[in-house]
Formats: sequence, structure tokens, C-alpha cells
Amino acid sequence: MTDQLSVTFSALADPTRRAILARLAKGETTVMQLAQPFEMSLPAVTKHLKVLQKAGLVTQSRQAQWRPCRLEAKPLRQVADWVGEYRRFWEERLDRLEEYLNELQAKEKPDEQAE
Amino acid sequence: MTDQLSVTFSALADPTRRAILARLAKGETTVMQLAQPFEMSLPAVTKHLKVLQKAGLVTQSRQAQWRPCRLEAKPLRQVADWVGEYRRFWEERLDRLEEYLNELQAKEKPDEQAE
DNA sequence: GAATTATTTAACCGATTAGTTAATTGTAGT
DNA sequence: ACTACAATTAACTAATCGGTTAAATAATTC
Repeated sequence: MTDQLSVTFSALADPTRRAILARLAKGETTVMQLAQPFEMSLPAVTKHLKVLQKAGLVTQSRQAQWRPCRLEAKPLRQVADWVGEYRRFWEERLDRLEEYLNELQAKEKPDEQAE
Repeated sequence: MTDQLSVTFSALADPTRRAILARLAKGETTVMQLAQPFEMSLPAVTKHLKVLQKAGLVTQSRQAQWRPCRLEAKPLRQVADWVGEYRRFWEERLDRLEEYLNELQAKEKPDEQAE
């Protein structure tokens, strides 16, 4: 499981990490700030950050003793591209459901006493 | 990690499982057929299918001794929605990169002998 | 240079994962 | 009923994951 997409999906498969990304979407911030909303130790957050960094979703710079984190969205584009390939399927299914419901209505509207 | 999105991302974080989905995108097929391209045992594929089923990405019906599998794309829509929220970030970054490159060009074009 | 603050690394733990082989179930055909 | 085929379940293993606490590193300030 070394391919980029797997690494990215794997990084996203954790609510804490997605929450971190959501926070970073509002702007750069420190590890402390990132950790604050979570009920877990700082090292745990550092670990999550490492996972996100390995997936290329986060980068860290230096400012004095802080290491401000920043969102890197490029890998998300890859995810969007991948999932986009399947768009027609969920849309298609909705279309079919619509078709079916229309059919049903067409059949049943004329004599509504039928069960 | 019980939320739907985590389960879905986790299911997608494996190239074999994504390959299975890609195959199913071409139409319903049996477990044997699905397993055929992979260098792993049938039980391993069954396990992957279980993961995909738990994520709601695949359903199985019955036809004699076969259990044809079918793609269910609804959870992918959720993924698309989630990742869509970040679209502006990768687009924004590209814009900024473009800006930067334009700036650079504007600065450097006039006297190209500068290093 | 000693103390403080932010962050990471190390070492550990229990749970989960991805695979294996062997045994089991379910259905069809004879 | 017996055989064959499709698929699953069971039992096991090695590796990875998500968390912990304690120790180490880095930069700042006095």
C-alpha cells in the first residue's frame, strides 16, 4: 500500500485528521492550537500530523519554537479526480430510480383504488 | 472510527479494493471473476468484499451458487461532497502559483541576462 | 547558561488489518 | 444421496494503527 492515493485515503480515514484539515482550512496554526479541541495527548496529535504530512496534506514551517501547520490541498484534487470517475454511477442510479418512480406513477395514477 | 465517512475512506485506502470497484463499474460479476486478476487467495478477496459491503460500496445478490456483486456508488457521493469543500484550496493555490509565476516572468523578462 | 515553552521521539500496549491454509456451507446436476 | 463448484467462515500470523507516558530536542527569555 505505497501508492499515493491509498496513502491519502488512509490519512483521511480518521475523524481527528479530517477535523485537523478542517481547522487548517481556516488558516495556518500551531500544533498546540490544533490539539486543543481534542481529548488526546499532544504526541497523539503529532502522530496524526505525521500521517497527514506523509500524505502531503499538511506542511509545517518554523516560527521560533512553534511549527505552524498549513493545509496542502493538492492530494485532495487527486481524490476528487478519482471519485469523479464514479459520478455517473450515483447520478445514474438516481436517474433510474426516478425513471422507476415515474413508471410507477404512470401505472398507478390512472386507477388509484388499486393496491 | 464508526462514522460512515471514515469507514468509506478506509475501504478506499486499498488498491485491491479500488480495483474491485473499477471492475464492478463495468457491470455486475461473480467473486471468482473479481478475484481472477489478483495474486491472492479467494478468501482474501471475500474479505475485501466484506469491507466494501460494510462501507455500502458493494451489494451481493444470489444466482445459483454464484453471488454476483454490484457497485453501490452512494457512499462515493459523500466522498465527493466532502472533498468538494476543499476544491477552492487547490484551485486557490494554483491561482497563487500562477500569480507568482506571472510576477516572476514580469520581473525577469525585461532583462534576461540576470541570474 | 538555566528555566520555560512548544514540539517531537522512544518505548510500549491493545486492537485492527491483510494475508494465509483448512474446513464448512449452499446450490446444481446426475 | 453423491459429487462438484462457488463462496464463506475459522483459526492463525505478522504488520500496522492509535493511543499512552516519559524522555529528548529546539528556540526564547531572563
